[in-house]
Formats: sequence, C-alpha cells, structure tokens
Amino acid sequence: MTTLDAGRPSSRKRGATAAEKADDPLMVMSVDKAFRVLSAFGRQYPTLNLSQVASVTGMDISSAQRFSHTLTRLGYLRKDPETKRFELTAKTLEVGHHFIRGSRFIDRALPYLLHLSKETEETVNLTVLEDTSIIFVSRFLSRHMLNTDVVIGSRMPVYCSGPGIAMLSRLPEDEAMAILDRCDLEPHTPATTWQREALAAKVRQARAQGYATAFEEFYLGDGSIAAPILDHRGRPEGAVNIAVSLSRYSPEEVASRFSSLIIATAHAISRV
Amino acid sequence: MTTLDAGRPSSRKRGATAAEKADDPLMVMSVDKAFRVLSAFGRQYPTLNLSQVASVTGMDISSAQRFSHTLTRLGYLRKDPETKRFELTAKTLEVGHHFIRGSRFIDRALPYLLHLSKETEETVNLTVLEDTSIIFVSRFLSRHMLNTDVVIGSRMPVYCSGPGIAMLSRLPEDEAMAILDRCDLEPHTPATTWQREALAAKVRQARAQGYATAFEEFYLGDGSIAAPILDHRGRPEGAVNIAVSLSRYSPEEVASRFSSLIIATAHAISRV
DNA sequence: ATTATTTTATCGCGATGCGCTAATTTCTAT
DNA sequence: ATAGAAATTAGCGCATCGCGATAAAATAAT
Repeated sequence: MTTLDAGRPSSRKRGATAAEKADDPLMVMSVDKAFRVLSAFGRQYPTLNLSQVASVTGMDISSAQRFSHTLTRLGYLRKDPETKRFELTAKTLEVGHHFIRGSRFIDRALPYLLHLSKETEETVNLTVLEDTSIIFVSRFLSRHMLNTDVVIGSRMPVYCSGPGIAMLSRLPEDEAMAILDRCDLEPHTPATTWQREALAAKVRQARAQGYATAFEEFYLGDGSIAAPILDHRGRPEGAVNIAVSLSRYSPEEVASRFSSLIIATAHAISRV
Repeated sequence: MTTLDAGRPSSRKRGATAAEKADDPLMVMSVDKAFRVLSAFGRQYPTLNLSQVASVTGMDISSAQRFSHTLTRLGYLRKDPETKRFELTAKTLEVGHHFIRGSRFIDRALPYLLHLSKETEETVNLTVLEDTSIIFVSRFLSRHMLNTDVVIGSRMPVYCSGPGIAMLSRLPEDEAMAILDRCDLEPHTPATTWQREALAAKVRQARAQGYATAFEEFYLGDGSIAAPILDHRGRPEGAVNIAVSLSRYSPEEVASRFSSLIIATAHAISRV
C-alpha cells in the first residue's frame, strides 16, 4: 500500500505528544493513544487497515495493533474480517450522546429553539465555543433547508460564523483577541472576513448591536444571525442563531427581520 | 456526600471487567477504564465530583483521579474549579461526528431520506443495529414533531421498535432469536410486545410483509413503520422508518399510507 | 473548634503493555 | 503457477508506566 504519513517526526521513543507525560505523572498515555486511533478515522479515511492506522497516527505497528484491537473489543471499532479494514461503529456516538442528554444548558434552551423554529420556519442552531471553533450541539432544520453538511458535532472556525463572533463579543476584549490569535486565519470563501483588524471590528460591532451576522463567510449562499447566551456570571456559554439561504433573504432583510427575535431568544435562555 | 454505588461487587483486585484482560494480552485495560469514566456521566449524573466518579465506576480513588485528570487534559472532561465537579465537554461529540461523516451508508441514504421527508412531511429516521439496540444515525424531524427525546445517538431496544423488528426480519431466524434472547424483555408501555413468542411472530410477519410497524411500543402516542436496508450480501445494514403521532393517524392509516413508500425507499438505499 | 470528607500530591513496586521479532496469511507481479 | 513483497497475527522478555496505598492540604459538616 501507498504511504500516507500524517506528519509527526516519527522520532522520539515513547508517545509523549509534545511533552504531555513529561511533567504530568497523572497522565495516562494509553488513553491519548486510543483517542489518536479513533480520531484517525473520519471523512478523509472512513476505513483504515492496520498499517494505515500506524502511519496516520504515527505509532509503530505494535501499538496500532494493540489499540485497534482494544477499541474493537470495546465496540468502538469494527473490523471487516474479509478486507481486514477497521471502521468506526455507531457506538462512537455514545459518549457524545451522554453529553447531549446530560447538558442542562441544551435542555434549558430546547423549548426556546423549538419556538424560534416554528415562529420563523427557518433553521435554528445552538452552538458552544471550544478552543477556536464553535460546535453545533442542537439544531432544528427548516423545510427549506440548505446545508445538510452541518450536523450535531460539526465544527466551524469562530471567526467566520455568526455564533462565533457573537460569543467573542461578550468575552473580555483580551480573551477574545487571544482566541482570534490562536486561529489560523484564512479565507474560506471570497466573502470571508479573515484579517485580524477587520475581525476585531466585527466583534466590536456585535458587542454594540447585541447580535452578529455572517454572510457567506464559510458556506456560499448561507447567511446567519446570532446572539450570545450568558451564564449566571455573565460569560457566554453558547449562542443561538438562525441560518437562512441568501436566495430567500437579502442581508438587510435578515437583520431587520430577525435581530430582535434572536436577541430576545438568547436573553430568555441566558441566566445572567 | 451520599453513597451512590453503581453495583459492581467492588471486590476483585484489578479492573478485569469479566475476564477481559484474562486471556487477551492485546487488551489495554487503561482504555477500558477511560471509557468507563466517560460513560459514568449522562442524563443520570450530569456532573460528578472525584469520589463520585470513583463510586459510580467502581474504581478506587487513585484511578478515578488519574483517569479524570487524563480525560480533562485531553479535553473530553471539564472541571469546574469552584465546585470541583467534572462534566463532559462538547468535544465528546467529535468521535461520533467522525463516524457520521465517514459513513458511506449514511451518506448514501441521505438523499432518499430527504425525499421521503419532503414527500410525507413526517419524521424520518435512519437506524442501525448494535447488539440488542437500534441506534439513530440520521434523522429529519417533521414540523409536527413529537418526541424531541430521540436524537442522533439515541438507543432503543430492538424488540420494541419498528426498525428493530424490520432488521431482525432479514436476519437468519436463529440469529434473530439469539438477539431477542440476549435482550432483557420487559414492557415499556402497556402496549409493548415483549413475550418471546409474540415477538417471533412479529418478526415473521415483518418478513412476509417487507415492513414492520410499532405502535406505542416504547413511547406512548408514537407510531412507526420501518423497512430494512440490505447490504451487498443481503444482510440488513440498517433500517429506514417514518415516525408519526398517533393523534394524527390510526395504525391502519399508517400502514396503508406509507407501507409501499417505506419499502421502496429501503429498496432504493439497499445494495443487494 | 473539631471532626469528617474530599481533593491533591508523592512514591516505591510490580504487573502491564511496549516494541522487537518471527510465523503466517494475503496481495502483486511476473 | 510461482516467487516475492507486504501486511497481519502471534509470542515474549524487559523496562516502564501506572497502580494503589498513603499522607498532606483543602473543604465541608457538626
């Protein structure tokens, strides 16, 4: 088979992903390796044979064998006995599902999202901030949906999404800028705002308005208007947004039609 | 704090969940423990402090400490510095999301599900079989939705779901019965079919008809009609179903109105 | 204040799992 | 077909990693 190395200098004796273990005696490296194996699979590599697991994760063949085997025994991987290729099983949904079902935040937001969805007949999302991404944690598709690409668990860069800007707008300025600085800023469409200063301006504007918009910043033809949801300390713990097809609304219409509704919804879910 | 032991005799020195390691030198027990910790969280225990992690997972405090710490470092748990309580993060959605995005099966089914959803204006689901459960892997909610309880990753017992019976109906008889025998059969509503023989009859009927129905077998007021999707070998690799509120349809209407449509859709997705 | 719990930190020992090696199976090419 | 290459499966001895007991510190309860 062809080599498909995934970077990783392949030197350095034991795993130690950038001095992880180094000074942290409580870190169990086997767990990290297990997740490295699981994360090797995805859109890019839906199935992998053993040597591919090794090369994609940067582990030696023995470790790849041990961890693939272990994960198979635990039910998170399945191995086709014919092709000897591994793939993820539906059981991988389990932990994320526990997160969804256990989240008081998502639970609290649910009725408001439903209401917003019926009221507007448009797609409604709940997202949270995670490092430099937003993650979709709840979603109600409208009848005239676009974008079946986005699904629970999908990520988007903070800086080119309405919810991302909305959440940044309620963080202390320095924290918001620190997050932007950790992003690798790059255009995803011709319309992406990706320069540091322009983004800072968008964040300031969102702070003033109470909501943020994003038009074709990540997906072409896609518009979004979002407002931040605050926790009991006044920090953003998520955002709610309405996503529409720009073939049905102009950017101005999106703002005029939905801004007060999205602000009111976010406020209702907030606990500040 | 109050004791909340989760069964587990608490005897037996090392983890060894039912002779896992025993004769399997390739099994890495640390991975099992990590998942035991993650699985401790959920609807029942949305947050846990360290000693609760220990008691729920049946591990000693040191192990609980090590694995909670490790999972926090990896980003799958978050620890509230004030309350010292752990909770799952949105990152736990990652692996399941990779499964969804990498699945050729789900991808292939998507356009047919969308079409079925628009055609019927009802809720449409794609499910797969996993041990004695079905797992929801794709879902399109109708405008008059019921049941926001079900979500991607949700499980239901095979024996009280339309998709479950539908899939069993295309397995060899002995395999199907073996699965039923592994279930702990019990009524979930007054209408649940849960006796072994009655279930065998339902499976036979589904095999003859090409589709299966379930009315209030698990959720009250909920009706479902399902058909099995076959892989290239003729084995069921999933099922498609339409879920409706019984306030809007009688059981007879469900069958007469949707049976041919659900069969045709399942057939179109099949690769036999 | 005193006691009881829980969390955090430390550490020596031994089982665990690492990674080298070899046997076996599967694939490719001639 | 046959040989050769590549990948998978299996075995094993040694070093290391992580186990689990313990103690110190922090927090909660009485």
